[in-house]
Amino acid sequence: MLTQSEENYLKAVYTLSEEFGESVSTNLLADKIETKPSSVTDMIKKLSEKDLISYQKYQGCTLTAEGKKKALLIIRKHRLWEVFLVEKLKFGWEEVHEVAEQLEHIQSVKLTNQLDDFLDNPKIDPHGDPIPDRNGVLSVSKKSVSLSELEIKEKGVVVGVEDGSLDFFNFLNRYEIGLGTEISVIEKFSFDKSILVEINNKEVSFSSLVSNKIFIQIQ
Amino acid sequence: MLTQSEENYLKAVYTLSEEFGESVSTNLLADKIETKPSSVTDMIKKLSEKDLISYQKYQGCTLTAEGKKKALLIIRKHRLWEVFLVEKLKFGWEEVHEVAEQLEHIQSVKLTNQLDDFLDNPKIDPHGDPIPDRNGVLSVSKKSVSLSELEIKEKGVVVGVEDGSLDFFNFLNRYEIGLGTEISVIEKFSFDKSILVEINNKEVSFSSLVSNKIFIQIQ
DNA sequence: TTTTATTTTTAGATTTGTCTAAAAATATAT
DNA sequence: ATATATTTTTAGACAAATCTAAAAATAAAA
Repeated sequence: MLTQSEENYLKAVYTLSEEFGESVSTNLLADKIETKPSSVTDMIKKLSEKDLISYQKYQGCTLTAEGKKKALLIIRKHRLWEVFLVEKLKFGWEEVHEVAEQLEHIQSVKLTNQLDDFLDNPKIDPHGDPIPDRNGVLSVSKKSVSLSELEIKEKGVVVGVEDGSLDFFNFLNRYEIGLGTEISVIEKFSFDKSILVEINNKEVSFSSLVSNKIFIQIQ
Repeated sequence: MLTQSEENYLKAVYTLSEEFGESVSTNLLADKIETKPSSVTDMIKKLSEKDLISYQKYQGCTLTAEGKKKALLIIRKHRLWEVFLVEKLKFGWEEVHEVAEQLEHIQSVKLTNQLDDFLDNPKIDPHGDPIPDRNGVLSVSKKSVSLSELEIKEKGVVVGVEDGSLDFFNFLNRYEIGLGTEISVIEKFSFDKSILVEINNKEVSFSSLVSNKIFIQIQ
């Protein structure tokens, strides 16, 4: 069993690897974890002992297959709890991170998987990040962005929505928008932040209220 | 901010005070927390420094008003999470304790209170124990009694059970006994301490082994 | 009331995760 | 290529929470 601290290091190595490429330097990790480089060295040695990280002195570190799986299962918990907080407990998507940082360390496979089912097995979290499955596998590997962030002429596919209300669901149905629907941006109007898009060969305009809630993966 | 360990001590002092009266001895605490008496002494000194416990050498300890409030707010979280696990995530009431022991340490007042609302402000947890309100006050502080303590013709509602085993759970299911089930006492047999009761319009006899483990709130 | 047993505390050690300061390795610049 | 700067590691220290072993206080028994 891993300590919370060990789990935080694994998660940090994973996310930094994704962002800056394979090998993660000691200082980068220290910044991320908000600790001193010497502490990082100590912990890396420990995780290296446990075969969760591979490490050569002065050369940074990478996750082993097992370490990566562990990291992804922690990230899975983090993102599922974020969905729970936003969808069920009415948190704003900007205020969930801190609480999810705590909840991600709760040890119970059953809890995680039952929560997953309870939330209807969401594929992305409230920030558009994909949620690993119960084996720690990311099927949708790219981060998605909200429709409002697309530029003119950019195209993408709907991979999720933020709001779980029936109203919003009906709204989406009215325009025949579902998972996998293609959307391309025709124009953006800065004066009211509305956006003109093409969906199913029709041109439609959405308010920013709507375009902020539709998550897209750019192609 | 309190550490998890400090929180566990406060909770233990509270529950032992309830069970065995005001002052809690070092050895009793050590048993409860599953640690050595010397460790308990150390921690008691620390919590005493923080004015959460009052303590005189060799005389056991008690909670201060502030310590008691802190303990009740932890117990509140524990019991709310138990309700969540049983009602929303389909856990059995016998398997929630371990996970709730972890969840009770999550620090977020908003989380706790939103969870409370999400669960429709339950008054008792799946074991029939009352849930303190957001100020750490127990309004439904009525202590339930075991079925064996009821007299002939007395009636009550099941609010909890003592035994957490799967066997006992299955036994209760067999007789369709759950939280809220009404039970009235028809007869009591002193020669073997068995009790004849009416449940769901059927007459059933229980051994004292069973009737000692079913908790009732008399109406 | 002594003696004996039990409980509780103290003293000192250990583990985990952190720190500072200094040394070693690597990278950058002249 | 050498000097300088930066990064990384080592060595030793510290706080938190625990432990063991021994001492001190209290409780129980003779």
